[in-house]
Amino acid sequence: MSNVRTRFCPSPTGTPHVGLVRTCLFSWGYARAKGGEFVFRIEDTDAARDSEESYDQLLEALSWLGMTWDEGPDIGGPYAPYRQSQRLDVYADVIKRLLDGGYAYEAFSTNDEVEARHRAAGRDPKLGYDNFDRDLTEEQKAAFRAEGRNPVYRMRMPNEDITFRDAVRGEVTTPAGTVPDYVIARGDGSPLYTLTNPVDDALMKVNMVTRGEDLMPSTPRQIVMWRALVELGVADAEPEYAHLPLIVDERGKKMSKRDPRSNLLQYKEAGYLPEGVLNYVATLGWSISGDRDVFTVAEFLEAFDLHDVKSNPARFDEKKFEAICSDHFRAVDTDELIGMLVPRLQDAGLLGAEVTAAQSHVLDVAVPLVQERCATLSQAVAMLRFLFCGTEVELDEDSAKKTFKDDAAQVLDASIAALEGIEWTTAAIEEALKAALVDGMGLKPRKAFGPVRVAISGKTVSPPLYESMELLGRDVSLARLRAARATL
RNA sequence: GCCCCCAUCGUCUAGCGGCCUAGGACGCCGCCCUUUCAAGGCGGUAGCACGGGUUCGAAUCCCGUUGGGGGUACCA
Repeated sequence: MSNVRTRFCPSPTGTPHVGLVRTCLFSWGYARAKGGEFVFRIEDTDAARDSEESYDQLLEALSWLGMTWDEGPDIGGPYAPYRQSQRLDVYADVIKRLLDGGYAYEAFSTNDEVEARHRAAGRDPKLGYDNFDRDLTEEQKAAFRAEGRNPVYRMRMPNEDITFRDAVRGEVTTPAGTVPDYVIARGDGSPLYTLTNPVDDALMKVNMVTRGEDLMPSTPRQIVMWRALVELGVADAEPEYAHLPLIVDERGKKMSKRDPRSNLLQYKEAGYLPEGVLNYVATLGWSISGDRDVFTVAEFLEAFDLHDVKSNPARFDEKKFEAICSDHFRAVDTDELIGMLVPRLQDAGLLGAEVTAAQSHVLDVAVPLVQERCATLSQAVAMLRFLFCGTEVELDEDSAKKTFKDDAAQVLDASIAALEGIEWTTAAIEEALKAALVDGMGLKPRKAFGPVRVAISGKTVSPPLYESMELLGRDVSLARLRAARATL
């Protein structure tokens, strides 16, 4: 078997979305798992929709996720350039050869004319192109040109069933006559995806074509193009295909690029870890084994095979996504996590440019505590906030309302009194508070520590209370308790 | 309309003719642990769309039905 070559070839339109990323992941993963090569190519043949901003976002997303390519627009390679807008001469040459070889022809019909002909013949007007211009004489063509018409170029579809092999679906056959002759270049001569995609795959020696299931109906066209390219000596051999199942929403429809959940960069901003995102996305259509669905990128790269991908659509499930990301979040080395957290704490104004030894100590103690309580960096920042904001902590309104009632005032008074003289360690704080509130006031722990927790952390949900108080120190802790008491 | 694809718990999946009384995970519901929230432990809930074949034997193979999805551009 020859060396595997896969590619990822997005059009730079809009923001990178999960479907795109999954396609890239499977392409990349297959190349890496098989020891092959992975090509990154930009398909910017639609000037009206393509943008440089979108290209930058693509690069940002892929580099965040850690997917690397062996050849691409940024690093070049043996088949450069890797941007289709820079390969126009290549396509012009191929078009000429397709025309000369009789594989393609000039077509002058407008859509209205095609429809009118269908109607006149009693056929469904929406049938599509009717192959009318296939055998125009030179005189007819000249007449159209005299009218000022520019022809499009169409590929001649053979009158036979077309079958291709698909890594995820097996053999797929399209009956003869169901795919009309299709356009490969516009009236102004500019090439379309139908031409550029297979041509570049052929030229770049891609032998495994991964793409979304939504592109499957157009595969017979690609096959016909490939066969022509092989005959013309442009391509070596038809590639294998892998049509990946769609990622759908809760309604079962293809997840829209406009669906807020599909925008990948939002996960980067929210501080999800790339390893978790890749893990979850990989479970959409593939599984590493029957009894496990959390794995590292290295494990994925070890085990992945396109031939094991399932053929049915997968729903994007936020709960499961969150759960898998949490697992990865907890699995990160704590020091590494601190390294990722510091810039975010600085951005939030909670840490200065220089992290002091005291702050560093707080991080060392507190990060392991919050690590198992959240799934993202921004959640962790929110949970660490109260440790870095001095005496003044912002009291969450709902939390205060829920806990600052009944005998909350007495609880806080008793806490302040109990804490004043003691040694300031987690154990001593626990002992003092339990003695004062649980034993002294006869309160249930839940009732007893609620007001204290909110006074200290600002919220009902926080890292463990005594540990937090030790970290904050006696002065800050007591100041917060007094401040909360004063609001009652 | 026509063409293509798909069909296992609510969701993601394991299963590739007998290891299936269908396994795991998420979710959900209990219980335990417990200073909140998590995490962890234990238990529970719930599925092979339907109908025909083939076979000694079918979730697994074939056909049909139904249901869902995708495509039908001088977008990709």
